[in-house]
Amino acid sequence: MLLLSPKIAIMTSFTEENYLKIIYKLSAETDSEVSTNAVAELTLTKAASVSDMLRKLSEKQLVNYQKYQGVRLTELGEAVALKVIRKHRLWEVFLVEKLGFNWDEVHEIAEQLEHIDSEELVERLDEFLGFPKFDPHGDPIPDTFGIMPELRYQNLSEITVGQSVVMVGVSEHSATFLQYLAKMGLTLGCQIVVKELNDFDKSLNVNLGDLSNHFISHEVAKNLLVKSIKN
Amino acid sequence: MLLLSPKIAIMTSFTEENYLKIIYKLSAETDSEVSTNAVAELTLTKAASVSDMLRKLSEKQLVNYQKYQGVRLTELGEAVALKVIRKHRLWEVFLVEKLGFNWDEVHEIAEQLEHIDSEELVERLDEFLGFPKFDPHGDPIPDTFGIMPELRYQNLSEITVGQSVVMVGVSEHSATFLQYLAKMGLTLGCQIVVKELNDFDKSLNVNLGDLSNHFISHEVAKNLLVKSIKN
DNA sequence: ATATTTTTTTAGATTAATCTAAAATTTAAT
DNA sequence: ATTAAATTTTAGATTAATCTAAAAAAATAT
Repeated sequence: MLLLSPKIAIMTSFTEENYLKIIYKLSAETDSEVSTNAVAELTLTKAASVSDMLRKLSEKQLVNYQKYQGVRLTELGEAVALKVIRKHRLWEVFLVEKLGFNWDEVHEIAEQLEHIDSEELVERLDEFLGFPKFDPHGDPIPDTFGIMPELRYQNLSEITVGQSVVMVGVSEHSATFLQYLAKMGLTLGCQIVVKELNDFDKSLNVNLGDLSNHFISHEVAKNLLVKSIKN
Repeated sequence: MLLLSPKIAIMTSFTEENYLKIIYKLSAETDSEVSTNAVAELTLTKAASVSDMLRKLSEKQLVNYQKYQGVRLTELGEAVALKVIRKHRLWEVFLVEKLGFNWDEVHEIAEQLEHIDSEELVERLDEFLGFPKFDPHGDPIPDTFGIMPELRYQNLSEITVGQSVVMVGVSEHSATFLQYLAKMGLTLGCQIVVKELNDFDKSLNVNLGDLSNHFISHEVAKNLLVKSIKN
């Protein structure tokens, strides 16, 4: 990984930064070239616009891009993406910890704040927040050099029957999903015991800390980040 | 004055907001129509660009503008400008009070943060900061409704010989100026006694709190905001 | 192996914000 | 009251980011 010193400044527009962030996320999921259409879907633009932008990002050495062959971040592009992600997650911590927002209310605001351009600000904010390692959704916060803290969680869908876990985050951040969780009583830090796995659809029956019983679909379980605890 | 409820949302771009803010400041100084050239100077653009933008702002009911006759904010435009100024000054308080920046380092960052769009964020930030009435430069912070707290200061240039004052702010925010003040020992809260007024150039001889004697030009005195104190 | 479908790219337009150069208007000066 | 100077506006171009429609390439299906 490229260790991008705080001093190096690559001028990137708001828009370019969003493309880099999205390419980063898609790459992390698939660990291979990212398709034009996949990027178009997340940037809420058309494939034609994405093609244009990829050519431009490629000229700026931020991505490796061969026509029709998909795109990958260069080390430089990844460093920029990680800086944006670092800012996004630090600001989310600020909004929740200091301003008292709920974790399902902060995404949109952080989408704006992540583009504020000041290395000094980011470092001071990090210190002010006590150098947090994870954001309010349980996502790891890269350090100044872009290094992610060790992941400490699994998906609930990977947990075997009988195990006890604590919920530490989610990997889907839509307000609908977060509100659904809230309604179910699934909050950060809540204890979950997997009671039953239904083979045909991989849905789960679980007990929460309060011993209430719940049904959780595989789709939901895949998006719940949990940490094992000793019984 | 128009009391713009927090609910009303007029979509304004980053650029439009900067124009409105600058027109507001120029109007406050001269209390009459603002000229195209004056706006061009502060926006760092050309007069031709300003003409275009004024026509556009006029269509959006944000300014009253007659060709060749200068521009004035409408009540709506003023409300928007005040919201931007409110955000700018609140963020400056945050940067200085919470993150430990010096007051001469925060302007550029606040220029970015002032455009973050979330009423909820502004109100929570205000509360988090303890509802400050003045920013670190001594400038008043408008409340949610755009109402400015009572001004409590004069310019040092208006102070008569013999009076004692405390420095509460500056009206010029360039780093050069602020660093010049720092070098002179002129900091927020420092006591100033006007000892002598030189008639021909209106320069002042003053004593600071530590009894050191200083020469202050009229130009500098005009930009120092002070509050009278009883001797 | 060819044809069909899907994906991606190119070509040409559009919008916001800017510019330069030229024209129009206002202000100032004789 | 003219003329000269300064200011402001218009006209026409440019750049970044987007779009639609058409063309090109790749993937899939017969």
